[in-house]
Amino acid sequence: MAAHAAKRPTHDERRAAMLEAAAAVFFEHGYAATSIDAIIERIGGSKRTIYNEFGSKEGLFTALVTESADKALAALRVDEVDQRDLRQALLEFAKRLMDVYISPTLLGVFRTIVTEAQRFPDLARAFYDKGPGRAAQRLCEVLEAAQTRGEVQLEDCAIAADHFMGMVRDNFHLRILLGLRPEPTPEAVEAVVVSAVDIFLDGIRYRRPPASMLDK
Amino acid sequence: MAAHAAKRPTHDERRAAMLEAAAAVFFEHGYAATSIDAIIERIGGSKRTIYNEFGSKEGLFTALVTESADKALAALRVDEVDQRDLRQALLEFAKRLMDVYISPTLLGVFRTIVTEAQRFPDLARAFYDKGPGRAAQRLCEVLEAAQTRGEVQLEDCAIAADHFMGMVRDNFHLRILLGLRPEPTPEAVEAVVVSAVDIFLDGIRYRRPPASMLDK
DNA sequence: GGACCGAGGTAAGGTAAGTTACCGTTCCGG
DNA sequence: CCGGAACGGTAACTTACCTTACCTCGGTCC
Repeated sequence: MAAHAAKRPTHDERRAAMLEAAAAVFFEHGYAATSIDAIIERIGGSKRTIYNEFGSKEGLFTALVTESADKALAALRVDEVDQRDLRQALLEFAKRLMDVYISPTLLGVFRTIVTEAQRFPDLARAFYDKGPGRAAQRLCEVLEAAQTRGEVQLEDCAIAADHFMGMVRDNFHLRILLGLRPEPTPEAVEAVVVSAVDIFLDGIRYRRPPASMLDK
Repeated sequence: MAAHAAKRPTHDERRAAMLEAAAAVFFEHGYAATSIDAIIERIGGSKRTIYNEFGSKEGLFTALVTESADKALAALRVDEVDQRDLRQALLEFAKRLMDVYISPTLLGVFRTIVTEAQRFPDLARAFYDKGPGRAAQRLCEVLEAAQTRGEVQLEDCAIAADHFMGMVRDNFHLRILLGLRPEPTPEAVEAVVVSAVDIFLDGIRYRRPPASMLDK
């Protein structure tokens, strides 16, 4: 069996397996309540392997969060949104945002980061900058472009972008985060997204045909 | 009561001190990373006191979260919002919502509950029902009333209420939650609230003035 | 005034978990 | 074919911590 590719898993495979197992346990129980043993139980082998690769529990955790966040947030790259139709752009944007937010991976990252933001402030900062922060910034640019085209009127694009992201996230996301809602169907997600975009664009106030408007 | 004013703290005082110290530690480090010793260090005395009062670490934690949430969420009772002016009602509603969301107590409760929702599902459910859930329901009624008065047009009041709450919460709340923003000034909070209400009512789409009167 | 009683403090039991010392095994270069 | 270096498994070390047995002390009631 000294043959070449018997079944000795390569280094990267082993590392990926470790991270996968770590994700399952860290993201379910949180940092402090997770033991290295619990991770090892899932992939077999020895703690030595983990310590050789990541150095410590903290090292494993930071590597896990960093890589998971990067992977989950990659879908938020919205550099190529179609700028011509603002509503379509917002729908597309909101859809991606929602898909990312409710993905199990990002829910796990989110849950742990919220709690461990004090212990790992760098992780929290990196997560925000690469995720919600970057998305809000990009959305802000989209809104400003629409503003110069005269399609929208708003005072502060950054605040508006934050509002839009919050509206998409919603209590909907909160319920999922708290485990109070089993699994959102794509239809439910779609409904929330459409509704959010429409309210963001036109508001809820009733307007009769252009005869009068209330104050402001 | 013989030695009335000695300095033997009464039972309730002792209990309150325990909960206060528990809040400081639990809400900063999370459930698993908090030790009973760390709580005792803050108030002196012995662990025996805590175990006599709360029975276990879990008992202390559930009591803490329940009472903290009840206290912090009391401000969300919006039974007496002024229904006559929808914009004023929404502003008032959003202001209270924001004040509660950014209060240190609720931030602590929120942080821990998000992580421990799996371990203490009852706490998560109770927190949502008494807080965001109740608020959304009440807001939904307000919107429906406005709907019957013909002031607004919307398809699903419940979804709209969730949107509004999400828009108020915003990335703003997320930044605070992650410790990325030091302390929001009342002016900043006010600005976010006003902006959210205005967008919720009227949207951001530009509408050419109805030729009659728009200057204000 | 003396005896019961409960609250609170001391300290230890027992377990769980992060980390590492030690050793076998496998693979590569000479 | 052989020496060594790196990888990985066993098991122990050490620490932290929840929980509880035991004891002390102050107060209350007869």
